[in-house]
Amino acid sequence: MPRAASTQERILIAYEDLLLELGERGATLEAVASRAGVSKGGLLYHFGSKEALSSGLVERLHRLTDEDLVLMMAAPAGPVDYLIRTSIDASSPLDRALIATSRLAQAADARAGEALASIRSQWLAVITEAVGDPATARAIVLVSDGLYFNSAMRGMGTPDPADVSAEGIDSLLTVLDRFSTPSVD
Amino acid sequence: MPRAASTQERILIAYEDLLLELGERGATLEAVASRAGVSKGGLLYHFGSKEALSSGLVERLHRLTDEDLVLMMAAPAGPVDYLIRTSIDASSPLDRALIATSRLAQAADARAGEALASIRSQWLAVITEAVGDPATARAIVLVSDGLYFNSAMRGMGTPDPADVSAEGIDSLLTVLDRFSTPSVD
DNA sequence: TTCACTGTACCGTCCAGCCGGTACAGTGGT
DNA sequence: ACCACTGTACCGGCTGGACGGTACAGTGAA
Repeated sequence: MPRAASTQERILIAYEDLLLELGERGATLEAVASRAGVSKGGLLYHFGSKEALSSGLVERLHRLTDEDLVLMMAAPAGPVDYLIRTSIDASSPLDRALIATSRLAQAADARAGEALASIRSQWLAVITEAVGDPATARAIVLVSDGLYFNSAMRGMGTPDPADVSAEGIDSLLTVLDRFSTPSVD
Repeated sequence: MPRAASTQERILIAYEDLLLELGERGATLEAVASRAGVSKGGLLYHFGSKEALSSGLVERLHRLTDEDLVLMMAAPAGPVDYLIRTSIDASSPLDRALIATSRLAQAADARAGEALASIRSQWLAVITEAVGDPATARAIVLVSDGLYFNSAMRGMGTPDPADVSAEGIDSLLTVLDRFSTPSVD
């Protein structure tokens, strides 16, 4: 049973760090342990194998997603605004866990891929309810996917692909508003 | 040994196959050589190192992209329709090379990341010219990114995340058409 | 024979997982 | 108070295997 923020938490955050910075290949047990300030033996005491470590990350992602869904459904500016803005951020614990898990999914980790698919379908359900039209909702979630994809690229050896400045977000939300309100023809 | 395609081509295609199926980790020199029907020594004769192999993939991607941009700008239904439809396909040589390269980018390969960013900016330029409004163009390219992201997930240990059936594409294009092409007949 | 190319044996490195050990905070019997 | 014992947390060296890369001995065609 995971208690409050402790060694387990530090290890998982270190794992995320290395997945984001170096990819799945660079997130070795020794590197994760070193980043978390423990020895490899200490890491393996808490997570008995690398698979257990990735399972821990996926569980953490599910937990953070459940918390986030509550916030999203209660967002003052609506779920669409909330989803798009948090898709751009990429610095919150959820976003970090999400991108880290997508790295695992790219490395053929079935559990990670299923987790991402599950989260995506939960988002799609909320957005569909918010905007009414399923096709529009899918387009919005696809934009969110695209933003995450670009966030995942940034911070590696890549010049930032999409302009996501403050006014960029607003203009994007304006466009999406046109998506969901077909009053203009 | 039949010589239908050149050995280099066969090796690059085998490399793509393994990147798509197993991720960067699974695309070892021996596995690529075996899939291409040559020995490891044979592979290293053509590509002197693993870095040379990934460089070859990136060059192939640039070549396929240049060819595709010509088709996209000359597409009868317009660049937006062409981009979205080809983003869903994921079975053309370009799409395969694109997703394979994104796997390398996830593994902190700087060259791969730069290539993807470059391709994205080329697409953005064409779409911007086609629809006029930069913000709208960015939203469309983000949808394309999202579709590629979902294509990249499919075919691994993942239930397909986005419904991309034939009528799904049409309804998505209808949503995008709501503002992107003011003069439709 | 030469050349373009193939196949295999091998080397150094890196990594996941294992294992024996350390430190220390209880705890319970005497 | 003392000691024997237990469970938790953590350490670091080791090993077996896989991988990238090298060396070299073929082989078939021109």
